[in-house]
Amino acid sequence: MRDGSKTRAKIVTEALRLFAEKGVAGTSIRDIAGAVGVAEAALYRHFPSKDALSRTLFLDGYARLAADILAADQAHAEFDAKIARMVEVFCDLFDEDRALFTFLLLSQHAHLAEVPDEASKNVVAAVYSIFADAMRRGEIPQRDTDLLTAMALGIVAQPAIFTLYGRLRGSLRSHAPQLAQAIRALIQ
Amino acid sequence: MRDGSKTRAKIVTEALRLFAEKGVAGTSIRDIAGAVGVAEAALYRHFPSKDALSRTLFLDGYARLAADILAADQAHAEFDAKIARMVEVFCDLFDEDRALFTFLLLSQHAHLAEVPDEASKNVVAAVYSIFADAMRRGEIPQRDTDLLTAMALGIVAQPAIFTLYGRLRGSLRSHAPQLAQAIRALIQ
DNA sequence: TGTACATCAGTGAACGCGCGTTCACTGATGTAC
DNA sequence: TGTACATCAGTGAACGCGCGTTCACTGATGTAC
Repeated sequence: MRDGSKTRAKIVTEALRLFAEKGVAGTSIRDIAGAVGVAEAALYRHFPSKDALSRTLFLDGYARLAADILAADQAHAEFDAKIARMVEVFCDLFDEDRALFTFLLLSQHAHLAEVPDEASKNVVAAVYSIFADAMRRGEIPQRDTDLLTAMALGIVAQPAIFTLYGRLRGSLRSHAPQLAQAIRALIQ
Repeated sequence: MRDGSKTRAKIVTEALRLFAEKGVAGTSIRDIAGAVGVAEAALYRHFPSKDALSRTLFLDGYARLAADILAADQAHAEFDAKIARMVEVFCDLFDEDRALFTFLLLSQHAHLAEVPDEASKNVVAAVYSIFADAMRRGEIPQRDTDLLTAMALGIVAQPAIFTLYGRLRGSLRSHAPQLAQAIRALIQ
């Protein structure tokens, strides 16, 4: 049998690029197959359907970001350092793979309901756990953790969106210190 | 001739509801016509195409929010009061018409490029102008206005998204004081 | 090492379905006289 | 007030197109002996 792992990897890359560029609905199986350089039917050797392809890409990408954020939580003892690292991790993933991020941002509403609750696979749960832990240890005052999570996520995600639309210049990473500071200011 | 304004209004209401619920691509002209109670062809007496319908709904809704935010800016002299009012206006529109907001949030990426630059029709430009004016008058310190705009918008928009997904309970308005405080903390 | 076989990634053509849109037509209602 | 006409919102059926998916088939490569 032939080794299909390179084709699969190329399907993932090209599908992410096209989904980010034209949306999932605006991208056809023919588009993806054409970009990969295979017949349309070849895609069905690697993914059972277009919907499964887009779901897999979303859940894998979302889980990767969640896992990185969780690792940032565990790599530092100080709350301030955790926040700084969490923001950096988000910014770096964004700067490294804008196609993935664009896709995650614009197709989140189609897939968010299918995301598992575990913090290692769910960005919201991962950020929540950082704040909840810090409160449990008395490092930060008691607050509505869900509201705090929402505002912190918004502080990072909205500048990411602005960067995608060219409204903010340069890498997202270059704004990381100000984003981290803004999140810290939420709990003053 | 018959008066079609009621039919047009019902098309707007039902299209917004369905677009919010199932996305634009997931909603067919047949779906909308069925919900309105007219033949599919009747929709083409009011909107030239499905794309024009969704674009009109988006640009009108987006302009309405922008105009409300601009009015909040002009209704108060104090910067703190402007921020409080801007947040309240956003929260109230959200609480009043969740279908409109869901639609704006999930289809923004399809239409943001077509939004005019004027602050009275563009939410981003409206928020930007509030910060830029306050800086010009020396009411707040000089900052990167685009970054500030992005973070402020994120602080309000992300809790709105959490509320839509049931992750935050109650009206968005009930969180308005904390959202306004978080935005003020950005410029400390 | 050579040979027979099983596996399965990839092919090329075709499928039926649902979509947005168009068409000639109807008939209710406002206007002119 | 009555009548002829113009307007146009709404109809019902049909259109062709592009879509996701399926099918029988090919042939390269790994494995067993």
